[in-house]
Amino acid sequence: MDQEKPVKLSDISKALNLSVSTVSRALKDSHEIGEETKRIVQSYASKVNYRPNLIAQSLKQMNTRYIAIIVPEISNSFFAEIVNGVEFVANKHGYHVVIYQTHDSTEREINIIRDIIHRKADGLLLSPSTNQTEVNEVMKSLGAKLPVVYFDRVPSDNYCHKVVCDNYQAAFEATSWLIQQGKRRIAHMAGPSGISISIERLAGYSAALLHAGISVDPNLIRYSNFLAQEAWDNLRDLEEKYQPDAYFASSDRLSFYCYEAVQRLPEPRALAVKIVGFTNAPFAHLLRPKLSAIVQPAFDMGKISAEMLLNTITKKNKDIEYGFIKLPAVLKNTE
Amino acid sequence: MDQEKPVKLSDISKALNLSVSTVSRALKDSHEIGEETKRIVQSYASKVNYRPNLIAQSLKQMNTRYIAIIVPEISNSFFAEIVNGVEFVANKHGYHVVIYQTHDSTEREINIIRDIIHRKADGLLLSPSTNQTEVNEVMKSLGAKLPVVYFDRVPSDNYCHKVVCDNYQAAFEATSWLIQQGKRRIAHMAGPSGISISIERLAGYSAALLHAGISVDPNLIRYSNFLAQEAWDNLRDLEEKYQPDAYFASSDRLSFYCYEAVQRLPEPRALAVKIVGFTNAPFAHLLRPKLSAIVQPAFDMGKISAEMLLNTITKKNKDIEYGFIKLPAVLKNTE
DNA sequence: ATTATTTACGCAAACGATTGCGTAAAATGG
DNA sequence: CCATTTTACGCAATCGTTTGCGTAAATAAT
Repeated sequence: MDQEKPVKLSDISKALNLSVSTVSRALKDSHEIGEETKRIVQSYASKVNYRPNLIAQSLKQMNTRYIAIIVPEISNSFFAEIVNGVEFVANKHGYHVVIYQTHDSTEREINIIRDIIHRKADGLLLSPSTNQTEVNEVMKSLGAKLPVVYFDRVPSDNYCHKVVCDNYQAAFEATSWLIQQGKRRIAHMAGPSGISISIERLAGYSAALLHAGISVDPNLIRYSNFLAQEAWDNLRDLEEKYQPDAYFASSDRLSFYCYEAVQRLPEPRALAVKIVGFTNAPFAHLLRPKLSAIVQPAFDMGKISAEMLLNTITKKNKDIEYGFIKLPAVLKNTE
Repeated sequence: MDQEKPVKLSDISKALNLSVSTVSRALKDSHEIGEETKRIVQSYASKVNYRPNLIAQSLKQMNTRYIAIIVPEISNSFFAEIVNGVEFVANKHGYHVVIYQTHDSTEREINIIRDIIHRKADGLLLSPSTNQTEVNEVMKSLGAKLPVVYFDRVPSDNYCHKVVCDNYQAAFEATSWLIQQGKRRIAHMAGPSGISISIERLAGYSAALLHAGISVDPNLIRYSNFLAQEAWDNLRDLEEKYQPDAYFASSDRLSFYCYEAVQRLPEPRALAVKIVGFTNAPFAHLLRPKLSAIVQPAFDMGKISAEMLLNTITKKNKDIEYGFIKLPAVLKNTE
């Protein structure tokens, strides 16, 4: 019954005794088609529920009207919110968003990028999991001539589009707040040392300490990837040797690994230690003792990233003006 | 520099003085091409890094080699894990996964389905947000001849592929556990009354009560959608009128809304009331007081759903054998 | 040695749209 | 009333593959 193949231009052209080209132009309201004909074609097309074959369109026009976004993990609320922001503007412009996860694997990331180029996405939103020089090389070697906007983690050079939050400022405020709470030995659980967010957040942390007349103790700074075990090992070592009175965690996942590890400490310490960390998790405020949260404007970051990307996609020929947007984060759960 | 257009079949054919069709067949190792020619073509193709244009391939072959999955919200760990399972097997078979979010809007869902059909995905994984009869109608009216596998929330009829967890059993066990803990007035925070998961979980809850000789009090059963305010209103009403000694929450989000609302109650009650709920959130065990969790095998559900879908995609012509898989959930955080 | 078969390849028509160009008829100008 | 422009449409190539069919040469069968 509903075996009918989707109707195509040639079906309409036959039914109306017109050429395919006339039908095609009539449907896009071309000025070289008579008003009367247009009406007939358009009404017939909508009557038979005509939908252009997007594959054929893509082949002809050499674009796909979809953009890709690569994130480490969609279950991470920060990235999920970014994706939502991206979808919000992309859909408004008739673009699709295809989401990819790297699960923090550089190998996966490269395969995904290759695949995205292969499938001819119109643009790419990328928060590179690997260090930036590598990614740039990869992008080049893959012959990537597709527009890219970096977000969150971004390359250091200025010849690309970037959207970030003000990591320095956020880290400064968070650390200052801990100092105001009377903390002095503040440990910093940092992300991988090579990437932009780690560097900036570390800088903000250090500046806040210095600003308060506290010297920066390298022993209290621990880098780790986003693996639970690594974070736990770091924390145990800190606890054994230095007994910090507060922790500043540099990412969503580190915040939770850190929180979890602290909760496993003996009662008095577990309650005495204060933790502040970057996180967009919507349940963070349910935790007791509190996890103070630096919340990034993820949805807006997504919106802006998508807008930048769509801009460079549409005015592809014009000379490119690289953008660099920095948004403020806010500190919450400070009671 | 890297302005070179991607190489296509005709480039190879010219360079090698062969016809396009020979090149095409040589690359897919056709038996009607001489071994020598194949070697030449294949080595040349890999030398110039030839990649077939997937758009053109799709157009010709009438398939796209990607499948779509529609979920309410990717940040929900349950769905995120399912997506991961789906990706796991899809990628292994060379398929892409495109993720869509409905944000619980029926309108969005319908638009998305329409779009998926429009873009000619090879298959669809769907957990309908609306009640099943509606969705079936929509699928029909959209002329959907694409293979579909339902997961989590599934239609009641047997002429479709379904993957679920054993909701009845899980609800039975969870409720029984609360009873073992000495609870008698167990409220049930149920999802929307029309959908499969709500019905089955309610049934398991009721059966456990009856099995323990406790009568089912309709006043303790509250339906709500997945909105925080609705859940909170329900809980407040329950607290005012019936003061349950435990809550059984029927979904990830309801678990958290319920937990949050209980924590806002005056101290003694907040600590006395026990909560058990469906959730796959990885941080659930961090909460104090505890949130006991019914954890669904989401990753496996995703894997199995994708396998079923890919099966029906590849053996499209054969007579369809509808599958119905039911997996067990486990109860955690019961100390 | 003649016919039948296989092997190895090329031609051209698809897939479903878009678009430059050509051209009758109609409208306008002088 | 003839020349010119405009209007409104059709033809056919194109995007990059795939594939049915045709066919020359090579091989096998009789």
